[in-house]
Amino acid sequence: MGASETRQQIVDVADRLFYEQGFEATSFADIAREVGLSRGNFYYHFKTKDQILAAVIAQRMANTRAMLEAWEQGPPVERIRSFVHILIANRAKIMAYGCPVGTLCNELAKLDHAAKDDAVGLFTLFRHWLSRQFAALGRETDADGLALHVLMRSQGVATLAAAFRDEDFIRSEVADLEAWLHAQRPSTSPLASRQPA
Amino acid sequence: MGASETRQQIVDVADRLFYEQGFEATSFADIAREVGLSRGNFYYHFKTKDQILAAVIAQRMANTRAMLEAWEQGPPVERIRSFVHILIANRAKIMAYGCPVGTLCNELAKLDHAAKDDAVGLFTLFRHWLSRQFAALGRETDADGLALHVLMRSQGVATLAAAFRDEDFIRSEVADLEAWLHAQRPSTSPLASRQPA
DNA sequence: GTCTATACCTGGATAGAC
DNA sequence: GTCTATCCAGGTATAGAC
Repeated sequence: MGASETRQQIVDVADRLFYEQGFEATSFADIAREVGLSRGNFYYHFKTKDQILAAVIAQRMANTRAMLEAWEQGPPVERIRSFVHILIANRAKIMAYGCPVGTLCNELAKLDHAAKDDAVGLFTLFRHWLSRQFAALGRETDADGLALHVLMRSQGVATLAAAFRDEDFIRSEVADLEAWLHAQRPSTSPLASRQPA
Repeated sequence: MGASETRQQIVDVADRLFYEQGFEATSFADIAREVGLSRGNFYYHFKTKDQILAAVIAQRMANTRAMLEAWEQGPPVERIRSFVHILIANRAKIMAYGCPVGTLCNELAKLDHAAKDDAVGLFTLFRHWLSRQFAALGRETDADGLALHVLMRSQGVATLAAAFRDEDFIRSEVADLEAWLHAQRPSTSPLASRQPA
């Protein structure tokens, strides 16, 4: 197998294990075992664990960008609905491990890890994309606040869904968020207008 | 110094460090250093790290119960407002380390730790308390769903506030949540009715 | 590019002197 | 109740043979 394929396999396995077990709790041995590599060979591809983390975050950024781009069709409300429905599409993993972005940011913040701001970049990607959709909806003045509001709710749902392992709760809150979304129209502003970050 | 005082000191320091650094990232040496104990002596008080975690969770449960009890005055809306305002009162720590309950549950879930359900018990405490307040408000039929909704929002706000280190965001969302709260009156039900856990 | 072997460190946990 | 000394497992990282 070529080096680039092995590297890709390492990143894919690390991505999954960092999500399921956390970054710190995942050892080189864990990743090497699942990829089928010796621990020694591992270092041919990545010199440090932080390099793997950087590669994982970069891959998530690229995948997220591609996903958001693929949603760029239909009316803005439908695009935002696509985002909200991640909660239902990924409910099994969310109930087991929470949100991949939120939990990673939490962990890296506590570790005071150098890459913590890079992880927040994943949130920023969603934030700006949602903001653009709300602007397209005619809510230019408070688009960023509305974007943060949707992001906030998705984070809260993911955290509680994981704690209580409650699928009905996810569906109930997604329905409530959709109702809120459809009530959003230009000229009514439930949130104070905010500047984008 | 007596053994019980030393033990109490250990639990207090562990409580703080588990919050600030995470459970796994906090070592015996970290706790011992801050308390001013040798590592060996440490084991006189706690045999395993899991015992310390259990003591920390038990203390948080007791403190939370006491706090919720102290709020049992004034009209129900004011009681719920007390809960929401934790976000503002603790904003500095929340922006640095997130919510103590949510981040602990996240970490223990990923570690598949034996105490993960005990940590969720902290959420359950808030959930039932909030549920009782909504019932007192006259919303018996959907009290639990409303309680989860408030809990969900507080979690989402804590996660995003930590990621973006944004105090204005906290204030904005707290104001929005208060507006939502004051709009809650019997006989209008924005969320489907749910059974308590 | 892949392997084995190994150095080095940290962290959890124990034994036993004082 | 407190200490020092120590053990052991596991994790990161390196060297070097193939």
